[in-house]
Amino acid sequence: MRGAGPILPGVPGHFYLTTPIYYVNDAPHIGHAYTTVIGDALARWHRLLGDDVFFLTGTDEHGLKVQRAAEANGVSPREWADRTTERFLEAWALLGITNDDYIRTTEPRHYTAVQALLQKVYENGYIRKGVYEGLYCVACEAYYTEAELTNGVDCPIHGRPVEHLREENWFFELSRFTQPLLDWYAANPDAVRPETKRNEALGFIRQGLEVFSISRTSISWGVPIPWDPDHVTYVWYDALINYATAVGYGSDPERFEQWWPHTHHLIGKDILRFHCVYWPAMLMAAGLTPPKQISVHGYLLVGGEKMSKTRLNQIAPADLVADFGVDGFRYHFLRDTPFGPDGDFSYERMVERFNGDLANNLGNLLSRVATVVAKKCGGIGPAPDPASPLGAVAAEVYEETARAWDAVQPSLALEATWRLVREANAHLEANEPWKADPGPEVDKVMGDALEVLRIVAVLATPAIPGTCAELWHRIGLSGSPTEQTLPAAARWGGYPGGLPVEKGAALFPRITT
RNA sequence: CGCGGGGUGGAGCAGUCUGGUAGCUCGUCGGGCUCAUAACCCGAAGGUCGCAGGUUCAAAUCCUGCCCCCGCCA
Repeated sequence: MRGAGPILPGVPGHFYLTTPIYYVNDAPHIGHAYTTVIGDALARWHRLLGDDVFFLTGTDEHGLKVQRAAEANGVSPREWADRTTERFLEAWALLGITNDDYIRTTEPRHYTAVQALLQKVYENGYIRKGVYEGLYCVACEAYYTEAELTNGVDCPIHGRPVEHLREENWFFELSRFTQPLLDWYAANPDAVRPETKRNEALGFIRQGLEVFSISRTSISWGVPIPWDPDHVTYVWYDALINYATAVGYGSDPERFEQWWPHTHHLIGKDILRFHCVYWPAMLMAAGLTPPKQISVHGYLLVGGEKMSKTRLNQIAPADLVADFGVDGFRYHFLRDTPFGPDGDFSYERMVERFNGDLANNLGNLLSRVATVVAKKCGGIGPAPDPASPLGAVAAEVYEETARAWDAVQPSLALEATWRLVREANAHLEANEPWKADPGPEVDKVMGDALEVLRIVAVLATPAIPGTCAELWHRIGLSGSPTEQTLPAAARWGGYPGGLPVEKGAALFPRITT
């Protein structure tokens, strides 16, 4: 991403964007969809800017929880992972996600990358053998802290006493990166955004960092440690490396060099520590540069509570798509949940947003414009007035929209874009073309409205791609808004006129409950 | 205890870093329009910006203390 400040339009560059890889322990819900839709919208925005975009998502398939979920369902870990991964793929297909690659941590290419990176860190002297000591539940095959235990002695799951265990493990010397990380944060003030999240990461680092165990002998579902194959890599250490795997780490150095300096991670605050502390340190230890930017959002709550299996408050994307359509779904999560703080999902608010912004403002604008063009312009859309007051508004709207996407603030970007829709409705009201006789004055006003629709179709494409393509055709344009390049496509006067305008069915039929 | 986040008209948010008419969407009330998906447009009411001090000509914004809510501590 480019930094804050004035937008330098059209500077082409590489943009490597990642979502977290989702843990296959869980089925996809709107929390996963929230992050992924933001990623998709960002990727689409950068494609409009003419950037070379590589957008990655995928699944995290190792670790104890997966192994256990598989056992509980009587299948192998791989089968379990295959099954859940399929559900993620279906969800992303449903939501129109345009990822360029999909990584699974169980793929051979990932094993190659993980082992290459581990070997490098090992050779650089940041991995040492040590002893892990703790309170261990044999049934769980997991360590607990005293605070987690029932009455301080029993496993919270099995209710049986835990035992004190020592095992030899490989440790990553995170402790040696306290200062390098602080230096990195100081040198890259925009690396972690928004600022509140950056503070959180910094606060954690300032407390001082400790070594942490990166290998396990108790389970087999993972990537073997290359120099000690009796151990498998701790799931988090393995998972983070996916970002490097996907652009060729350990297999295609040239490709890796091309993309790595432009890495942008999109994550939720639950994994802030791994991405903003451990991961940059791991990369430094391997002699690589930390990511260029990490954007951290809050939780998507339901009824003010975290989504969880036990609370049974998880919502599947497909349930909402059935009611609101793909674009209605995407728009709500992009527009109604500011990026950064926690957001609370509400069906009522989703209906309000859909009816207000999509049906009443944008959809209805096309509707009324199409009717007046049919009645007063013979159904042929006229060209806009080059001197229209809406031209200046469009320029401001583009600047604000671009700035907001650049700052990874989709809600602000859409708010800015919608200002143009509102102004177009007001402009019609001020000129009342439906009262006037056909002629140049009416043509100007209708051309202005069509030009607004054209520009909005481009600017809103990252959020609601399907509808924007449809809108594009309704006003007689050929091709697709996704083929446009910004900022040129947002410049006032692009609608050529002389094109047939089709009213068609409502773009967003109002939802009545 | 520690760390981090939050407390702004009825609802949801912005503004706080870079003090100086408190902004946006929704809702409410009044008016207009009747081209449009009972949609659209204009206007109005409604806030001592959690509390108490302090700095300042001036504080939602800076400083101090306190209260309440939430999250993290693999």
